[in-house]
Amino acid sequence: MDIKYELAKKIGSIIDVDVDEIFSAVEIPANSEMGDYSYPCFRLSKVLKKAPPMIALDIAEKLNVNIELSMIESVEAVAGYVNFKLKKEFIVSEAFTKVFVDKDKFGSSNMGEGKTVVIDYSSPNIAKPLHIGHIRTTMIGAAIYKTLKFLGYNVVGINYLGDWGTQFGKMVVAINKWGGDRRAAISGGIESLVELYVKFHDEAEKDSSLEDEARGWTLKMESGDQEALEFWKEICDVSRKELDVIYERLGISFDSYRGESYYNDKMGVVVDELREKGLLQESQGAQVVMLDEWNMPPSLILRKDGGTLYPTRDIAAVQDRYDMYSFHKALYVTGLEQKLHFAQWFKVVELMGRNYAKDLEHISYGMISLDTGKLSTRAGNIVYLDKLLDEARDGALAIINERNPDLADKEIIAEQVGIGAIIFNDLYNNRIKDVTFSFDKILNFEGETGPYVQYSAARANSVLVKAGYTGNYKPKNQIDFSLITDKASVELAKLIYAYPDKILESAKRYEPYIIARHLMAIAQGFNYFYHENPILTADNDLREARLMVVYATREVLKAGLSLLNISAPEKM
RNA sequence: GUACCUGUAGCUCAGCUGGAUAGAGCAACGGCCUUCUAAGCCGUGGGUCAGGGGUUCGAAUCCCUUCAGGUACACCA
Repeated sequence: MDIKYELAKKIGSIIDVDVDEIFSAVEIPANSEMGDYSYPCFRLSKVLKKAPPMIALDIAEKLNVNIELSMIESVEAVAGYVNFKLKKEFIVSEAFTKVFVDKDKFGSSNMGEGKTVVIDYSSPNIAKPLHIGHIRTTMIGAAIYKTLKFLGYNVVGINYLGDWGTQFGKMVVAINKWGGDRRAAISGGIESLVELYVKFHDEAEKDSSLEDEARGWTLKMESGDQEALEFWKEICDVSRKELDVIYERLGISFDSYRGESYYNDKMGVVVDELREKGLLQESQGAQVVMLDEWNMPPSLILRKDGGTLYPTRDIAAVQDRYDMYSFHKALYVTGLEQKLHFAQWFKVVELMGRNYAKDLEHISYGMISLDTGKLSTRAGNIVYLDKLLDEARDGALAIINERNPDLADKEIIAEQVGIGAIIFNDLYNNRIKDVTFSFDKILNFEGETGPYVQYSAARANSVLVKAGYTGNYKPKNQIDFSLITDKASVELAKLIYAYPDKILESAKRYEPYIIARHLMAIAQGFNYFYHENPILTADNDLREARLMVVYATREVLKAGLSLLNISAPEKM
């Protein structure tokens, strides 16, 4: 059914070139006036010793004599290109019928069947609040998660919590000293814990014995002391609850919360194996794996004092994940600044002889900063996630009160729109781009924004409701697609037709923006269509046909937004 | 110092493995609500694709180089 491939075969029957090669050359012209597909003949010119326009003309003539492909409207040679125009009716009926049949599964596939992908994303430190710096890993990871699932992969979302380390010892000291009742201090939540943590640092500058005390607690924790572990567990539980509140607002969840603490007793075997295999060597007192041969600094496995390090834990964790899931791919969604770290321990895993080493991938993204400068908790230059979500919700609510004050469930819709704006903004560009966050930008809901797409879907929905299609959409009679011939509708049909390919591309490149941008294009196409064509007042058959266009658009927008973890309110 | 990332319109960014006059949005200006949601639609202006070489029939796209901004490089995670 793949049109492009059919075309390539056709062309291949005329000229003596490999079909796959033709296939890769066939393109979609930037200017749709030129046609729907186009085959440039420049490369052939050397082999055939003919000028490209002549070759194109020749191919076009032969195809015109004997064109059996029913969907082709015309074949034309223009300046060295062979341009194909598809029949409008073909595209229109093909696109909309497919959506009608597949509904919210349109664009899905079973290509991932039997393959497990584990994605490590979000992974914040316990006992610290989520802030704007966490949004990228969280939303990019969640979008990739959904997209791969949509393509039939078995996906495991892992929140590799930072739930172990020296900060706990400090926290315990602070709670004991200034927190009053321990239970109360801890159940005060992350905010009060952070306050205590900050106080610890202030006080420790004056009194260094506090540091020693904290180290003592950390040591106790590591050696399995009951009281210390109880403290730790309570802090973790409280933090987890608070994290889950935000994750719920963002509409995401994880399959595993196995954090750093889980691997405490699983690093010994890693170190032993590295030593046995002769990979480990001493350097400046530490135990390292040398990577000069690959032009990288050494990977540090053990500290001078014998303590483990980040790579040690990562290596233990990936082995655990492989043992559990036999993954096809293991993805790590973290900032680009960690690139070297991942390259190093991926290499160590490879040197250990793990054949899954080739299946590890670092999905990196650019750095986020504020328009007021770099992120810094200490300098107070930070935006906490819950505050940000509140702010966006309030911004949306203000607009609703202004434009649509009688809307029911305003608060709920404001939450959906505000958060939709934040998520969409984060997923709209190439991952690698650095982003400068500004409230002005995020609170503007016009143009290329999440609310624009949501608005388009809500508009479409509203038309369907007015037409009487409140529940399941079912056209009154057979749709006559030949009635849909106007430019706006046909362009929209083409965009919808292209949607499944965009999902594949997005998954292949781990780039959610491919989907986000295409949804934008569909929304823009829909608004143009909506403006050009009366729907409810059109005559019977035409009305039904246009309602099908509206239905298909709403369905794709809604399902597409859901892949990005953005909700599509029915009204707004 | 070494390595990596980025550099396209005033701003934020698309531009797929090189292909037909470089596209959006924001901002600016001018239109469009007696008709299905104006969070919308239409129009105008705005580009030495950082600079310089090279490869090619053809380069924003590939290679080299310079410049600018960012990041990472041993016992933190």
